[in-house]
Amino acid sequence: MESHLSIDEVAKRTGLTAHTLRYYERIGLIAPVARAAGGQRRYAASDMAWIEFLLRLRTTHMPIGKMQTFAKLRGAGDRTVSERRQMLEAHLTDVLANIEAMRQSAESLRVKIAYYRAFEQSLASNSNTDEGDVNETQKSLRTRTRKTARNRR
Amino acid sequence: MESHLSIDEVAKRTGLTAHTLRYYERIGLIAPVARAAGGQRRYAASDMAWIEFLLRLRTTHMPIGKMQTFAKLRGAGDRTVSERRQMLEAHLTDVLANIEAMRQSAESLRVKIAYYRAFEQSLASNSNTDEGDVNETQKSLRTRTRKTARNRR
DNA sequence: GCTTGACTTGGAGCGCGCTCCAACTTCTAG
DNA sequence: CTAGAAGTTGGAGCGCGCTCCAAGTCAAGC
Repeated sequence: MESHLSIDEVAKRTGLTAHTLRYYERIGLIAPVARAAGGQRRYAASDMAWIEFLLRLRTTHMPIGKMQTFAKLRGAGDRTVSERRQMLEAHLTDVLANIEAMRQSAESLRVKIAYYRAFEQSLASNSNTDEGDVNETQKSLRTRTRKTARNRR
Repeated sequence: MESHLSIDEVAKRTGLTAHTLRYYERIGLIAPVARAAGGQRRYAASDMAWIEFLLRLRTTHMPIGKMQTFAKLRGAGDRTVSERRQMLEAHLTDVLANIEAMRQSAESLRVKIAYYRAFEQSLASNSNTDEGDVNETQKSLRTRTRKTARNRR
């Protein structure tokens, strides 16, 4: 484990800011990084691998709270492997549902774009200069993914 | 256009809360809704269609600010159709990239889960009761999608 | 008429995920 | 040795997207 990368180097490579890297360490997402003589952080290859993993969790919208839970389990050693696997499996299920919801919505957007394009064509041919708006009347999808489908009161 | 649905009905149907529906109207995402005698909102079918469209934008992570811009354009009538189409096209491009990034990260998670599972197997066969952690050493992906890849200073 | 409950408004508050500031120390180049 | 860049910490601040509170109005059933 060669500890060599400065925080700015890591920032450059990961796309995170140095601020965010320190923040992640502060809140326990990243375990305390090795320090050079003067107290400056030196990131090892294993740190980089872990950060990249965190970024994959982030890309898939895992909230920081869950990442913290996961990081804590990891810090507790091998006996938490099964629990970690279960967390990832649950997360993966969410992610796949999410991807599917986005895919469907993207398809709707594509349809709407096509509709707009057709409308622009018809505007171009007969110069229909007065009112009468393009209405958002497409078939009612029921696409919910964010946590908003809660039971209030 | 039959104006009949109460705010709670719409909440139930869309998965939004009544709070959020009023909020969206306040900030101009939804145009002022028709009112019954006592000032209570009565949502028309066209309102529902628009809300469902907004939900698709939300599902695909369009920020509220952009939705506001879009809603404003829509309110300005047919002459903004082309601009709206361009907005949607740009958004769709982002969405597709996003989906792809999530898909890739999901795949990485799948691999990691398999790795954990294998590890659990090996733990089960030879009772390896001491330390030595599973390290997050998988190939370095460069998966960035959120806006974090900025140029600081 | 009275109660219950759903609705109204304006504005305050909140959780998340950073983002930055102040004040200071350390490293590097010339 | 010195200047300037880059690093450090604790803590404050911020933008987003809601979420809720207070205080009041309105509608329907008994």
